[in-house]
Amino acid sequence: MTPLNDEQLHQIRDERKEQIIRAALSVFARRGIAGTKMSMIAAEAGISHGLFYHYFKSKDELFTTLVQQAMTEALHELDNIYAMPGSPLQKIRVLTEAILDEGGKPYFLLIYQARTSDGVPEQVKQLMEQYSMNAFVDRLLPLFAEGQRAGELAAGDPADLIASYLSVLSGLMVLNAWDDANYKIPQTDMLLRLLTAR
Amino acid sequence: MTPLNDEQLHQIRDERKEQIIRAALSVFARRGIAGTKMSMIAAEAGISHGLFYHYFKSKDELFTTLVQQAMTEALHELDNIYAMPGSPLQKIRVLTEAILDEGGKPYFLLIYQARTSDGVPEQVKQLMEQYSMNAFVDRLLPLFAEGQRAGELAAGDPADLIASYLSVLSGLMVLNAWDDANYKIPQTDMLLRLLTAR
Amino acid sequence: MTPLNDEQLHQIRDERKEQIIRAALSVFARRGIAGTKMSMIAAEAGISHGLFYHYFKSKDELFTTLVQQAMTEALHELDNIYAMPGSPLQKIRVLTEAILDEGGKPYFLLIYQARTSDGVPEQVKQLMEQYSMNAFVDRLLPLFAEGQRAGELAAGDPADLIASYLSVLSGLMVLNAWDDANYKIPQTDMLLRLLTAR
Amino acid sequence: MTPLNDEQLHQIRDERKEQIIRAALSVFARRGIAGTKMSMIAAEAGISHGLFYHYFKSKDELFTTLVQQAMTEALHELDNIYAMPGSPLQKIRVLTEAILDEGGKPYFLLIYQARTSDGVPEQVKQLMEQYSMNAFVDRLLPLFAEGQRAGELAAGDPADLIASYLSVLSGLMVLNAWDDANYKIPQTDMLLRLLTAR
DNA sequence: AATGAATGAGCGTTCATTCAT
DNA sequence: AATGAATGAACGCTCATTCAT
Repeated sequence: MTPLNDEQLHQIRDERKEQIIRAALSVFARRGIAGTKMSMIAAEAGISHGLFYHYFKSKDELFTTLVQQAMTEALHELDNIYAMPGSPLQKIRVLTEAILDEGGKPYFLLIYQARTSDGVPEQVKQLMEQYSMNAFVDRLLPLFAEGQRAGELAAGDPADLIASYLSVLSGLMVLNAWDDANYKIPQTDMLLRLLTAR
Repeated sequence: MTPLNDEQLHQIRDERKEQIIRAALSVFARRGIAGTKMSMIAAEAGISHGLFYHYFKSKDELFTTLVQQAMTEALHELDNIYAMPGSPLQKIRVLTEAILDEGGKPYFLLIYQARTSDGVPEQVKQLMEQYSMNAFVDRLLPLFAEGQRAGELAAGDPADLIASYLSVLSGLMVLNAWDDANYKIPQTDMLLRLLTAR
Repeated sequence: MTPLNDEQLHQIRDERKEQIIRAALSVFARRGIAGTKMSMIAAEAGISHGLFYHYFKSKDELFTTLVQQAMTEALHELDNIYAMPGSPLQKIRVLTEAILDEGGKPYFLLIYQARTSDGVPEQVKQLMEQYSMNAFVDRLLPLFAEGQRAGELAAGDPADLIASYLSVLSGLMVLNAWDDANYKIPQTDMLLRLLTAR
Repeated sequence: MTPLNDEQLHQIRDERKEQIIRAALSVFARRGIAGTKMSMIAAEAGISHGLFYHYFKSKDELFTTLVQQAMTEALHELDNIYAMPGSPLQKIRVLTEAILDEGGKPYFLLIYQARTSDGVPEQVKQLMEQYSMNAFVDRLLPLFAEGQRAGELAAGDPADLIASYLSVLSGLMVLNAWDDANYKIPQTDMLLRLLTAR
């Protein structure tokens, strides 16, 4: 009866969905929700705009879903840092590179968009209030505290140190999103100087 | 019913124009050209949206004008730094604070918007190609070179150092535009560590 | 894997067609052509929306076909009344009940939709001009005239009487289509009072 | 300062609003909310579709507003009947004519649309549950009871009598909305026979 | 025959811009 | 100069229809 069997259909659906998600993520991350037109997502995914709506209910719904995913992913990313080998400073180096890595993770960018864009869905606003930057800072507190005890990191309130560092990385990430030759992402060594005392 | 004389009329025109420019600058800087609605500019300037068109041909034209002004202003700002008293590092500190200063200078922000926003007028695109970041770097080269000679700044290609530093500042500026409690602008002392050798 | 012979195939086709027609008729009758989505017909018929187009060229074409059928059926229905036993009034009672009977004949409803809906195909519009209400009135003229002669029906122009009565029935049918508790279909006895003189 | 004074502006606004309301009412009443396209309202009101949104927030909002008004108006209309001179039957005659009167009151029609259309806003659905047909029946109960006592009206449950009569009128009204020559609204005398005993 | 993925015309709504006053 | 009424291009989304399998 069924001309394409269930498995094939499922596969097509999953691929398309993944394809659209990738496209949307990359566009949303760079341009925010208001700056992203459905035609951009459709073009990036190589589909007609109509097809989008076979897979997702609306632009807002997809954006919300992606932000939720991004939140989880980003926090996981932070947690994972503890499993890495090396000293606290070495771990921070890895984290730094992960965040700034070109194609790396648009998740952090999407979170920036969710925090600052106009016209974000109500649900996203709530999510952003729920998961303030503190959630991120808290995850890194043990690592930075350890680094301070080891004398690898500058002294002072570790929460401030983390928040400042993450802000610098976020800012660079935002610029980096446009891979505009006008902006130069500093070398990791240079960035780590922000954290290390004289 | 004394009609206003030409001079008075001129003055009114100029004041209104200035008023609109200030309003538009502050909105454009934060939201980019696509994210800015004419109603926002009108509201911020305290005029009707219709009146806007007595003073400017279009949103695009005003944006273009503002970007041109911003380019000039920003470059002047850099030049002015040389007139300040103090060591190179002290001058850089002043510059840093000027750029990050809250209400300070939306010019730098506007340039960021001009570089990255959607829907920027063609003329602005050309302007951005013409005045690449190099224009900024070049202005600061003597200052940084002097700082390096004085041993105040880290060694290495000064152009890279400048570009990296400006990028960090730009990134922070962008975050700062939203005065979101989630982002913390680092203390100037901390930022200067980026530039100073161990 | 015995292939089905031609006759079996034909039978399947005919059954499917009938199934779709029944589904479409019930939905079109209630919602009109514009208010009916292809997905409704497909769901009601228990088929995929794609299959519909193996049997009919378009929604418009099916609607047109159905209206044509409905015209014929409805007129036959009126003719059949003559074969019923009983006095003219008794025959009219039967007709009344047939028209208002819940699941009874959506044909009359479909004709209402064809007369009043938006977006009816051109061909249907022509059909409606061709078969005006007069066609219906004419069929009933002998019956009503007989009823008047028998003193069962009120005096006056029988054509007017018929047109009025059919209009009342049509109106009730339209309300009835929504089986909304808010509307109450009068008892047949009550309706017949419309036709009987004091 | 103001080129058109407040009064003039107010007048223009009020006229336009009234003009749009009239247009929308007439279209909504005939075609329901889903069958009404914004272009129809705009065309009927003789304005551009864009202008509509200077006066009303959305199609749904206007529909809802109109239904609310219609509810109030319709119930008032029923109440007013008591102030009329004459016997109960004479009052019912007036009411009948008011409801069926051609350009008369599209309010009753709009209520029909609100009850039966697809895609009515949630608020309207609630309104319709709140004000069931009973609200209408209740208003007429004293009148009909009096008519029965006076022997002018047929015996039986007066609530049923009213509901049936209103349903007949509603049905006719719906047909009448299309002023299609195919449907003939019966004379009031004829309709009143529904209510009068032999 | 049958499915559902895919397309694109069209609708509701927003917003930059024009124009009568 | 100043206002806000008015217009229409463009966007998000729905749905009839087509097509690969």
